[in-house]
Amino acid sequence: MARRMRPTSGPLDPRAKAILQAVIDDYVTTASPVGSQALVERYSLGVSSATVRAILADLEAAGLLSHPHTSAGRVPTDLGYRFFVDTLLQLKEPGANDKKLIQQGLAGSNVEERLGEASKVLYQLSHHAAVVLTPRPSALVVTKIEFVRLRDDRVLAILIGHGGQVQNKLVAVDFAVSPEELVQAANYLNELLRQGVNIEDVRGRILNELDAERAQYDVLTSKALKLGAAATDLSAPERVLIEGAGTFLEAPEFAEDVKRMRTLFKALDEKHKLLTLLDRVQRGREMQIFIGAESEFSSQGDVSVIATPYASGDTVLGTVGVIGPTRMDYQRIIPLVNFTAQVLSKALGEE
Amino acid sequence: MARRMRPTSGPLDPRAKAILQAVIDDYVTTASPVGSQALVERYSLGVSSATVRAILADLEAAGLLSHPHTSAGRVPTDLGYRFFVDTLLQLKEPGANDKKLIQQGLAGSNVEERLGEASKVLYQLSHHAAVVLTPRPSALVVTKIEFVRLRDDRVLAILIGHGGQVQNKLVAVDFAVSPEELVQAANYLNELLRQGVNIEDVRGRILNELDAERAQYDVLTSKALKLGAAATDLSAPERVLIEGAGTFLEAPEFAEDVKRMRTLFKALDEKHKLLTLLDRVQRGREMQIFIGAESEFSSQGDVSVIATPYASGDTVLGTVGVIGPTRMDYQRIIPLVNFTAQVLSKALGEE
DNA sequence: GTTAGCACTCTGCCAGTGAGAGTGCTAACC
DNA sequence: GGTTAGCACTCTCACTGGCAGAGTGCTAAC
Repeated sequence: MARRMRPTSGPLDPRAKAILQAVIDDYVTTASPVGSQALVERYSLGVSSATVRAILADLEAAGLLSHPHTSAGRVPTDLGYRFFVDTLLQLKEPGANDKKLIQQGLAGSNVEERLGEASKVLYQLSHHAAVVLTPRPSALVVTKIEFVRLRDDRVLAILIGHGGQVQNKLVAVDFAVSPEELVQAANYLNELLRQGVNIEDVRGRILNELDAERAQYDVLTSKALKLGAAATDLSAPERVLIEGAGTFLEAPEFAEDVKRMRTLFKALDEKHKLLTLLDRVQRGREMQIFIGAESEFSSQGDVSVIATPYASGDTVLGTVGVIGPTRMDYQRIIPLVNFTAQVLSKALGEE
Repeated sequence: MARRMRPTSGPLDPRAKAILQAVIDDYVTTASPVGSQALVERYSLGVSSATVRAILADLEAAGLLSHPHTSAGRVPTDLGYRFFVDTLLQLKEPGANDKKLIQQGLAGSNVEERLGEASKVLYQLSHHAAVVLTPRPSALVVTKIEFVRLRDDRVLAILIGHGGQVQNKLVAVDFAVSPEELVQAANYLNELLRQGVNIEDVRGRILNELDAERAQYDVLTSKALKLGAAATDLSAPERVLIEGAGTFLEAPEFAEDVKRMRTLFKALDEKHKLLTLLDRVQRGREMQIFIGAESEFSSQGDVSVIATPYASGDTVLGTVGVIGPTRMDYQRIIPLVNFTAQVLSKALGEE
């Protein structure tokens, strides 16, 4: 019997939008439910609290706000944030200082370092936990293979790829290799991957060659191929770096609820949920924002993830992002993540 | 006027020791102060609670136990744990299953991976946070240098060391290098570090040569030395890997005290305190146990750190350990850390 | 459509209370 | 002389009822 009930998906009039925005603004900073009174006091809305109350009731009916209990103020729902992010968001470009810090922060001298630095700087600037999905080793586009002999039957394989990426692997072989054979094996394999393909494909080719009869007769070729097969057998998965998980303790809604905190940290420690989520972003090839229960990451639906891929040239390597309470300053964090990914991509792409 | 007051440092009679051990055992499992009644019930001490009370009072006078408040049971002090660890400890060897898990867990195919796995397996078996101090890049004992040309003025330097350790660095040079020059430069530099010295020393030699007049006249030598100088200019510091920090939330003494939790996580996120602590262990070249306030890590003195160095052959590379609440099962964790370090060292040393 | 007014509800906080746990002391016991 | 039972004492913790405050939703007037 609501006077002005509107369809859930219907458009919102500008005043309702303004009030939704105000509720979110207020809740993001104060972390406590916001009432009609507080809204008219803090924001010059030009109407009385009773009117605001009516609109709040509408917004609640539309599923954008909710009520912890009868006599509490309103809190945005996941849907409310979603609507906000999709239609009301006014991005705040990172300040010149933040930009400088990001650029300086990513000055590391190799890929691994830079990824670590990206997570660190993102954590420090966002004041939320930062996450980085590292490149999948087996997706490396190999441009060169090197072998270093450690012992008669023990060889260190070094795979070099685009953007200064390097993978190394200890290979135990069941035959003796001389230094000269190693050099020739490397030459032979490098010939095989002239135009640069990823490790998995290289491996495919090598295994093919190995099957071909030719290899049966030529000991040297056989050794080279066996070495190549072992070197490209990278089972190591991509990893997730997490920096600054402790920031969740600064958010009262977590700090006050031990149980919630515990399940969150368990999820962070186990990482695989986060990994599949970030992997999805990587495949999607563009920024994605998961609000609350939208990601299956948190069953409680109280954390949001903002993540975007980074690349070297045209190849997407991984994902960088921020994970924090649903109550998060999206307007500030989104551009921050974006800019970090850009700088990171540039740093990785220019070599 | 205590009947049987003893000097703080004096020896404890066997019964007092047994009771101290019982208090610690009980407190470690229950996390709540333990009273005289509970002791006689749970441990067959053969005396009444009144006698136990008298002994508890003695132990408290000696500084080994303390009293949260008048009507609470006893809790071990840092000194109490210390005494326990130093004189009462009966190490419990890891079970066959745990040993197997550690050995299987460290099967990674390069150094980085193995360190990550070491922290993971230690976290999973100890149910506390695991820490690993990675090798300091600049301490790497280089056995070989390789260069890969990425662009005219951009070179990827790869430094290979003992135990399959690899460092790579992107080098921007202010002169053009041809592929042939790169090969020659690598040969020249590899000649320079024949018998294997660490990066810092290599760098010293290179800079020396660069000063010598010879380099002034020979362009090739000069380029090689400049490349070498740039490649060995590793400013990257050792890092600390932390796995399973969320386990602190399982300990009631932390979960119930948000403030304590917060300062702990802040310290873990910042890492440098932990880094200096672990570095100290590395220099000490043997296992060290820091109980509560003994480490400057936690100002509250509520966490303990058990850490031990790992090595490749004779060279200590870093540290591996566990960090958890002071109330920790030392008898089980100490051998676990030890065994992990042993397996890790073996894995890193055998190549 | 907007607003003032009002009854209603729910939380958070406070003080008070009683049960329970554990101590330390004393006096009796072996 | 060490050991023990008994007891008074202290402190915490959980529970209670009451009260102030915040915020809502409804209604009637503007």
